Amino acid sequence: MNIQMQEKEEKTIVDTTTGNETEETLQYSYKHPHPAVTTDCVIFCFDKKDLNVLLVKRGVEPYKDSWAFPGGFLRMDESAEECALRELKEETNLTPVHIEQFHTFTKVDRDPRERVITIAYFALIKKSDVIGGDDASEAQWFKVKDIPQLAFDHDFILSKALTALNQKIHFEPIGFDLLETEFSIPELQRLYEAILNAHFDRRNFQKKMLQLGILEESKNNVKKKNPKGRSKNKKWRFIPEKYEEMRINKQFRLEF
Amino acid sequence: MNIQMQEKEEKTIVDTTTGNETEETLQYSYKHPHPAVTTDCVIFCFDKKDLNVLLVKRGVEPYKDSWAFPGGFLRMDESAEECALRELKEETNLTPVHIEQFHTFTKVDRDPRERVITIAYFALIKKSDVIGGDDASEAQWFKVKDIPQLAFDHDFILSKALTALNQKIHFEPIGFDLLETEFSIPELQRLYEAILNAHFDRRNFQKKMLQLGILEESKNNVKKKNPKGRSKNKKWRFIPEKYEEMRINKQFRLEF
DNA sequence: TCAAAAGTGTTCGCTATACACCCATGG
DNA sequence: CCATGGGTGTATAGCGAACACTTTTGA
Repeated sequence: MNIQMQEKEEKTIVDTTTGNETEETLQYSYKHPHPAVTTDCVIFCFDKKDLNVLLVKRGVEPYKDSWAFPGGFLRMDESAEECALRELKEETNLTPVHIEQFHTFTKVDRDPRERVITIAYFALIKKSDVIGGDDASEAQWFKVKDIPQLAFDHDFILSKALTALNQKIHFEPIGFDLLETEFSIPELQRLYEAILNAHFDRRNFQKKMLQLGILEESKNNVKKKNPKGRSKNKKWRFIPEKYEEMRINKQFRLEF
Repeated sequence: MNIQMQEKEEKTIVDTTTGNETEETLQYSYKHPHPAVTTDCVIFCFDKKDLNVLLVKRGVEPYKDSWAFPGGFLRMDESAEECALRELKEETNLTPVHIEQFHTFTKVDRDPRERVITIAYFALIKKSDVIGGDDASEAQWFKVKDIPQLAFDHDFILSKALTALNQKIHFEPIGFDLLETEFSIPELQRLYEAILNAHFDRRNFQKKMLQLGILEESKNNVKKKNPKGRSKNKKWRFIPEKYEEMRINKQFRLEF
């Protein structure tokens, strides 16, 4: 969660009600105590060799000037996923290709102000969608390998997000959501290596990837098959239909 | 969540405050609307051939007489996991070997009474722990393959729980938490087949399982190596230390 | 006594792994 | 021109898949 968003929420409520609330006015009452509920979003993007996440700088206490994930309070008329997407749009003007809930954080004292539980999502976006999309001046991309101290328990949230991404990619081809429509095999390999924190042999990786049967060669490839025969800068694209077909037939896993 | 628990919570609050509240009394107030937060627990147990889940029958509307997962409201001084464990203890007197959060359900209208978000856990218990432990008369075990219509969105919760269990067992040896300390390979195979919804060749399964190096033969095995040579009813046990060791060394996956 | 379950071992084909050469690109 | 990266093929070993026979157990 994010204090800037909280302020924003308060203003909204004031505007839509009497307009002259004091800080002490308590408008929503329940028979039992209810925790505040927020969503936070760990936004991943892949650039050349590195997995990156988007952080926003907090403007107020607590954790003023610390970096944190974008997020905000759940409204009563939206699901958590809708909330995560809305906050993302509002704070960063980004619309992810893929968004997925991975954990809910509930430690009693994780927010010093009040009891807050946070439903956390990870989102995947293509680098080309970032250009111009990220208009929050306090927002900044960080390499996952080089993350500063984060606000609240956001270090923990990040580590859980990375684990979730790592595990998820074993079961679904979400890696392609981080790449452009057309990509080279080495690019794909660097992505897998970043996510799985591993290293693969180039030739074996390519062989395995291609024989999955879910990639097709780009039509734009220069068919410059020289006499001495070899093409260059080959691009491929992911074919979701092929994947669907395979997924239904076999119990299919991308195992690297 | 579970209406019985809600009633219980209300009584507790009344007892600890003035003692003469009316149903309309609203004691907890916030500047923003807060949803109610509950935990629900999908308790798995394995018996002979089948994965089972524990359901409790609802005593009041809505969904009176429907079956649902045990659960209840999050208190302000406990984490969600503590809440799930407490509710489990209170409602079924069970203490699981393993408990794990798998999803948070937030659809706006999933509870007809008020906005409720539910943090769902799956729990694994050994069948031997059930005997005498399950003292809720309205609680009953159901085969996963034979589940009645459930209250709220609990069908959906169950399907998510099954998927989570299926995926988790690829990464961690949680299957053993559903078996007795000593078990036979065919028992283990039936468990894996139930969880993964698949079928394996007996001999290949055994070979693969044993060469993982995380099982050791029971000392109680009858070493009746007859001249014509074969032992009977062989039991094995899981060695967590061996697993730990392997997990650290390699990026280790139980892949079936 | 008979059917069903469980202990055991071997063969075969595929796939993961390891590895080498050549060309294109850019500094 | 040289270093780096990327396109391509092959040989081997180990693992997964298919498979049969025998003993034990219990109905």
